[in-house]
Amino acid sequence: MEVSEFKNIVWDYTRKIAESLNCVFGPVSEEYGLTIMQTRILMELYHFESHTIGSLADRTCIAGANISAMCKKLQSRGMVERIRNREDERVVMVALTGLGKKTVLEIDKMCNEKIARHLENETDETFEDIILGLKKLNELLQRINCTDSSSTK
Amino acid sequence: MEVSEFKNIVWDYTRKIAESLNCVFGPVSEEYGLTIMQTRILMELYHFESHTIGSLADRTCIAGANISAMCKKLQSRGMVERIRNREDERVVMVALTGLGKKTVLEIDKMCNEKIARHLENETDETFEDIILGLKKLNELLQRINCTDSSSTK
DNA sequence: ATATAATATATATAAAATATAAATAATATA
DNA sequence: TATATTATTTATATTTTATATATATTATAT
Repeated sequence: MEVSEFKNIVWDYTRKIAESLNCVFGPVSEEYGLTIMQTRILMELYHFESHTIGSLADRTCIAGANISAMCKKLQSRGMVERIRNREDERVVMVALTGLGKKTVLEIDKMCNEKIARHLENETDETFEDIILGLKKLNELLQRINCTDSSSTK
Repeated sequence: MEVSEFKNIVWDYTRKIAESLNCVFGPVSEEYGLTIMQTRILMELYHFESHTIGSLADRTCIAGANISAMCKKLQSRGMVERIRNREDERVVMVALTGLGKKTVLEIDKMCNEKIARHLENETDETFEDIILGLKKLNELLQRINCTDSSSTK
């Protein structure tokens, strides 16, 4: 297969998939007055329990400056707590509040329900194929981007 | 496999992949003073020869209002022509200029070169697995989002 | 111990992307 | 003709993203 063709197919599918996922998560987030990015941060916090501004930035591939601003906004809405680490006071720990956790769970539940009925008739093979493809593509791209020097982080 | 787990894996991989692709296309676009979105529109125009504002909006999943503004900007940079259709004067046709076409080809070439060396050692099986996975995921998500308005477009 | 460097976050600003409402003009339909 | 629909444009607001700079803290070197 030719490089150009492969690249274009991958780019095209990835855009469509990302767009579709936004169509799943977007409306649900909106019901709780959250943007997709805000929901993404909340979900990240839910999965990994504790995060710093820096580790959130790494995980989400968003600049720390922007994570900082988003977390302040989420704090003002009572979704997260920001606690400065006592051992290293440069570090700010971010964690979900009760409201934040409740909200994440509700959003997650709604999204799952939205998806679930469409997955009922799918075989395990489909899921495996999808995840294998994504995994391989991700590995490939990591290799492409990591090898040519660390540019942005 | 559980719905929630599948959803989270897919969302996570898709974000990483989209981010990686931006790291491939972004810097190259930047060298030509273009944003990723602008490059995306130019590439779309290259592949499909002729487009209207509306058809570009459909293809790229960007609101027509925004496509309109982006095309005006691309026009001001001499990358595209905007020609109002004589048969239906509500419609604006958008097409690449010579400069636009030249730019697309150069960007595409640079991206291919950037990628090519990393694909040399990959087997055809890898490409097939990746494309199959993306294809299946896209079909799944289309079904979820298009809901039951299969009769309408 | 003091100066310097590195780290983590915060603040401010600007550009780009995105969403939406309303306006305009052309066309289609009743 | 009157009305509705369609395609685009304009205007506006918000969010995301990328900067550059500032500040405080910690680590390192002399």
